[in-house]
Amino acid sequence: MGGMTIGKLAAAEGVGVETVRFYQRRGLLGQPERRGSGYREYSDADRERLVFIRRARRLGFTLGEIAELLGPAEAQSAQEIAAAAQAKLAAIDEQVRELMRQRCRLRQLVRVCEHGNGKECAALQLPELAVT
Amino acid sequence: MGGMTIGKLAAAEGVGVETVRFYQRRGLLGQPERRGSGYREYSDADRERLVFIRRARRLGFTLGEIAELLGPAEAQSAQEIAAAAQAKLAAIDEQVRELMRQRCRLRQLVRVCEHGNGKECAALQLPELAVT
DNA sequence: GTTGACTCCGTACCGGGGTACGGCCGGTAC
DNA sequence: GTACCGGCCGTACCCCGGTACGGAGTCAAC
Repeated sequence: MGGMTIGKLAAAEGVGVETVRFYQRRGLLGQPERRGSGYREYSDADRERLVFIRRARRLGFTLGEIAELLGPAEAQSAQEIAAAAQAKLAAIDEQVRELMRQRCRLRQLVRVCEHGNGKECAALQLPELAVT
Repeated sequence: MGGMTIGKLAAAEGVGVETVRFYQRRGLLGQPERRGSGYREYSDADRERLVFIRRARRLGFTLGEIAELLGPAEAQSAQEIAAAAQAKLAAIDEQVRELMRQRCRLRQLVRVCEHGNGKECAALQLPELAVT
């Protein structure tokens, strides 16, 4: 249990060594213990923290948001995490709405291009497509 | 009809002067005429091209894709534009699916955090949430 | 003719999330 | 003892779509 080197930690969580160093620079992972040689030595607590970061990333949180969730006084309460998740949920919904608007305009564009006379499209008119 | 300066063109389409220069560097807008003083002089055709670029951007195309749509031999046919739009549509659908997966996991997280005992969340467990 | 807005150019910077490089040293297996 | 992998460090680079800066020249109004 002397702890693992950066390479073991990175491999264990499926990220690159450089990524771990990067998270450390960003303050997401704290300064680890060091062996006499200067090698980083990671504990299981460090590994848990990395697991949290990766899961939060998959949930769509940015590194900045994750830093807030993690600090300063170690992990926030469940209520705070729930609130952050709610906020993220709202952001995702807005993103989806925007994508649906794009989708709608694209479908119109396809229709115009495919069975129009060809001019509107080729002439770069791309008529100001409404979202319906 | 001598053409407009970069500032007029940019203002007419609601973008910044720097953005027009940037598009030119990227090859999206060709080299414009120049006055004796070196000032760029834009024609209506140039303006149309800028309009196309901005509309395509709003539809979600990247600058690289727009460059392909525009060149090399001026605008592509309506069929080619329709095909590009179809491809973009598919990409958007995939993006939406990914966002819905995130959304689903986030909703689970909120549920766990709000009426769990608080431990799972605060202890950074963020259990491997399934997409349902 | 002077002021103030506009334009020229190259280059650097922003955020987001890493990835890569290069030179040097540590650890280990044979 | 000697390969060779792994780790150390700082720094630079990637994509994307711009945005900003600074010093100089130009244009139009008054």
